Amino acid sequence: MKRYEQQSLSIYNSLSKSKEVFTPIHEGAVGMYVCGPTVYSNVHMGNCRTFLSFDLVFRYLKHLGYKVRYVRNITDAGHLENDGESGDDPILKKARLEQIEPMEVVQKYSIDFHNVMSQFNALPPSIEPTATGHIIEQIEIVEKIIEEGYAYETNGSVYFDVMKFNQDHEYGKLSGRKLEDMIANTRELAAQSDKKNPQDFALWKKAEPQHIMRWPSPWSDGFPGWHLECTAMSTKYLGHEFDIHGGGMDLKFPHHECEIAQSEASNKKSPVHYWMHANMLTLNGKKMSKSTGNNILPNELFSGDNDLMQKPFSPVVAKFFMYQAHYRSILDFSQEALEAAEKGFHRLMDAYRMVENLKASDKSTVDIKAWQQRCYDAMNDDFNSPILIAQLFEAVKTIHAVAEGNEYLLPQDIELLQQTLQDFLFDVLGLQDIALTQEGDSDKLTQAIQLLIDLRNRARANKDFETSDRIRDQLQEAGIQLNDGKDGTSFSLN
RNA sequence: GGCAUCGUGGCCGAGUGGCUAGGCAGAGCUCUGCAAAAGCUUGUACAGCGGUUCGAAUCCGCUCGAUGCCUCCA
Repeated sequence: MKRYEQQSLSIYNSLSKSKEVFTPIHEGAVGMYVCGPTVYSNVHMGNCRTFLSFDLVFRYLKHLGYKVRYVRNITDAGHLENDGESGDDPILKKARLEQIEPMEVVQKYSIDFHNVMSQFNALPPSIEPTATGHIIEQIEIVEKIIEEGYAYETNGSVYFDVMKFNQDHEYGKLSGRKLEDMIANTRELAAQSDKKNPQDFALWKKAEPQHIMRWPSPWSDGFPGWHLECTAMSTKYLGHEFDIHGGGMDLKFPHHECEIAQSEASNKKSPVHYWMHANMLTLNGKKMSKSTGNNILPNELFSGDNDLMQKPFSPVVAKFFMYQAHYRSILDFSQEALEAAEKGFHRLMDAYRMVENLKASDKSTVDIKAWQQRCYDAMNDDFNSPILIAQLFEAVKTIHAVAEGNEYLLPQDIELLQQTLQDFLFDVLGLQDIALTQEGDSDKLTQAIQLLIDLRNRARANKDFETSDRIRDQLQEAGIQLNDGKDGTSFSLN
């Protein structure tokens, strides 16, 4: 029996603005598409939050036993600034700036992106298609939309006819906008070119002579519009209708709105059953952004080499910090909040490590099964990771209480406790135990410290506190914390 | 200007018509040769003003404030 048959998952659907019970189109299988990065610069922490939010979704769906096909694209062409009117492709711009080929830009930042994701212990998607690899598919969709009468060609470029589409469909239903309002609020720009209406968006753009990234098409040598790639790649790998489409909140309009319009125009179907939007990570109360420079890069955070934090934070701590907030809430990034998360994370991991040494009893005074279900309930409620983490801290209390002899657990309950912690900490949240990963070749160090601990305890027994305190304080200075407990002395690395 | 979202204790953050998460910090205690570390205990907060209700932080209205989108951004 699969776990999903025992659990009832609800997902907040941005389209209906409400939580809905999750029922996949095909039983036991889930198709999920997430808008990936445009690879013209290093991903910042804000970008990472979105991808980590959907890593959690991916991991939980898998944990529930679903067969998940997770598609996350790489935008390596077609993403235009200023709606393509006078704007540049940011990749091209960067290539000119760095005096390298556009594809070198793409390669460089794709590698960076993958490195960062793997440092965060995020699972790779099932398929990671690129826009440039799907030009033919995109051209086919443009042709279909033209056939259906929802697009027109001007001077080698093709635009989506939003007005026409809105007569038969509803443009703006995802973002809650009405076309009339949009038109009323349009500030007329001078020389508004080839479009019939400012609301129309490009499906295909004719390339200017200096534009290197270009492909042949029935209309011109050019390149596809940004919104088109996601329609092409999602429907190619997941079908005309699929379960989940995710992305950052800032993509709701126009990007996702346009995706819906393109799909409905070409396939006559609303493509997505559950639209999910992850909220922004802010810095100093403002959205992190590539263009404004209000951001912090993962490597700057991990190394401590930045002006914002006084110390480095590991990827796992940053991730834990982000999961302490719900993915649909705005979260502000600050030194203080990260430090709090770091301490809490260590406490959680310390308790987890204690479980295997717990002594079993012939009775249980804590209902572990009920606690386990509370963990599932948290995740079932629209992936509520903060509640899940709160539940994990409840387990920390239980573990201490059992260790102290104030509560008791049967052997099978200890096993269930350990298994559940393992499931949620590592499989679902995708956290890693820093202490364990740090060990590696530190056996020699461990033995050396153990020797010092022995010497110190001998000195203490002889009431030679000068020696014992010297050992303790020197180790402390070296970043090695001695912990005097009931059952002797242990140490931890700071 | 339009469309949204949000405003929770010292800080970060869940929740949401009555049972009032969790983390961090603070305070007290335990342990300890003294410490540190750790553990335990402890906090009735929900922007303001009205309204609905037996009862609202939670629903409705208004005011104030913040943010996002409307132009590239996860």
